[in-house]
Amino acid sequence: MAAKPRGASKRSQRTKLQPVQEASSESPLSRDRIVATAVELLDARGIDGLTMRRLADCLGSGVMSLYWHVDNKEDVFDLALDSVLEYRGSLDIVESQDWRGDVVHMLEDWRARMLRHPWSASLLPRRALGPNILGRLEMLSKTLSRAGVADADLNVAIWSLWNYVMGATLTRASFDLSDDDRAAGQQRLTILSEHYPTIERSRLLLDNDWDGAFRKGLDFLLDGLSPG
Amino acid sequence: MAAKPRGASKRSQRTKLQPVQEASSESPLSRDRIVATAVELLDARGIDGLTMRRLADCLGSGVMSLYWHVDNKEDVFDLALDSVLEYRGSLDIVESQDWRGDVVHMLEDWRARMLRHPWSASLLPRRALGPNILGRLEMLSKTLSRAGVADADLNVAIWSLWNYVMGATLTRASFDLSDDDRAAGQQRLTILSEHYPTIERSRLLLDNDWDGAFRKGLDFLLDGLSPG
DNA sequence: CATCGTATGGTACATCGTACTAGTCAAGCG
DNA sequence: CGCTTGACTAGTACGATGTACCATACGATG
Repeated sequence: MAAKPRGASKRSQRTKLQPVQEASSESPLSRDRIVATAVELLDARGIDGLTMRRLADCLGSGVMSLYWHVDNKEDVFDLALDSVLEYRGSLDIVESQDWRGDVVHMLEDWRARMLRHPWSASLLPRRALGPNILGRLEMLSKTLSRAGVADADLNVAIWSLWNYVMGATLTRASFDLSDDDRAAGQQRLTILSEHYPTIERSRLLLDNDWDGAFRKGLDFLLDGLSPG
Repeated sequence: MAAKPRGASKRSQRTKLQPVQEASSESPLSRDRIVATAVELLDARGIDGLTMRRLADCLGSGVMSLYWHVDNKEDVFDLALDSVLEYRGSLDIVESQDWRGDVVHMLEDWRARMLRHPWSASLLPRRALGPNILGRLEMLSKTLSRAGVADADLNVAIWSLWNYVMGATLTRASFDLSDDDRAAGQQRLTILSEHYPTIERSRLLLDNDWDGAFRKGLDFLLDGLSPG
């Protein structure tokens, strides 16, 4: 795993120019810096815009240098996703009276964070559960339990909320991404409107109040989950 | 768009051997056949296992021949996804008394179809709405409307159910895919169990009754959505 | 000075999607 | 019949990608 100690017969003739501050304030290339830059790149150029070469360019380093800090590209995705889902404050609300408000707040924050980085939604399905996600699940579990949800229903309740948030975020993000296809989609819908009269009448696909719909649907779900 | 009419100076010396039934019963390579084979390949080798070269091999054709019937690889994904979500019978239940049962049945069928082809779940986020999906939404809309859901709540109800199904399917599929990482995941959870006492105690991540949980959560959601 | 762990990067390769080009074959037409 | 055309099938080649392999360079330690 270490470098070959093969003695170099050639003397290095480097003159130690520019000891620090090479060209563009290059920090020594750390795992965190890689992840941060990867997130920037993903934000700017989308999920296909992240290549190892580009990432190295943005960092001002060689491509293969990344592989010292990171296993492979999958690893970069995993780390980028988890870094975006950071969550604090699960322990702050020790004795809140408003469990419902707490749950809604956490889930809305979750959704907001993912929508701020639309690539994260389409990345989620294939990834494992990072610590930040587990932290959120833990907070959910604790809050619901304290709210009186029966132990037998607890896991179902958690997964239901998780499912709802994931689905809502994913849907919203994918509809956002297709801003280019918006015209085509609308056109196709109008063409086919005769086949789908009900959803055409209710303007299901044209309703843009995503935030409101998310909140209202979440309320419905919590109504169903509420004990008693 | 047509072939060059450049006159061939060389005469073809083909002797018309094997007029039909070339080597392995090769049908003339149609769009449908391409999509069907793509689904087979996706089922067998996963989302990264589908390459145009492999697809052509399985079809016994040249790679570039595919591009006559299909725009590009994205197109193959779109078609494969939609072909998996086929849905019939939306019009059959004209006057069912059990609207709730109808909804549950359609959604469970939806989920089951996607789980039968796990790649479809992780493919959904980036795709547009195909006709089969629209058909299902139409059925949902009609049924809920007839069940007495207020017009103002209709879209929210539909999206809530959609979100729930998408999230549940996606989650289930991703947990299934990580069968290899199951050991690592469980180990990591046990290691970190001190940080997540509540979800560890309720064995959230070890609960394997996905079908039951889906059904129960759906019931909760429908409870919340039920008019009155 | 020799050795080694940490860290960096250039080169090279297999594989991918697909543009370009050249074909084959059947039908239509003079 | 020969010639044209258009539907369809392929081979070749190109640029891009992830990353294995190898060669360094440098500070710390012997």
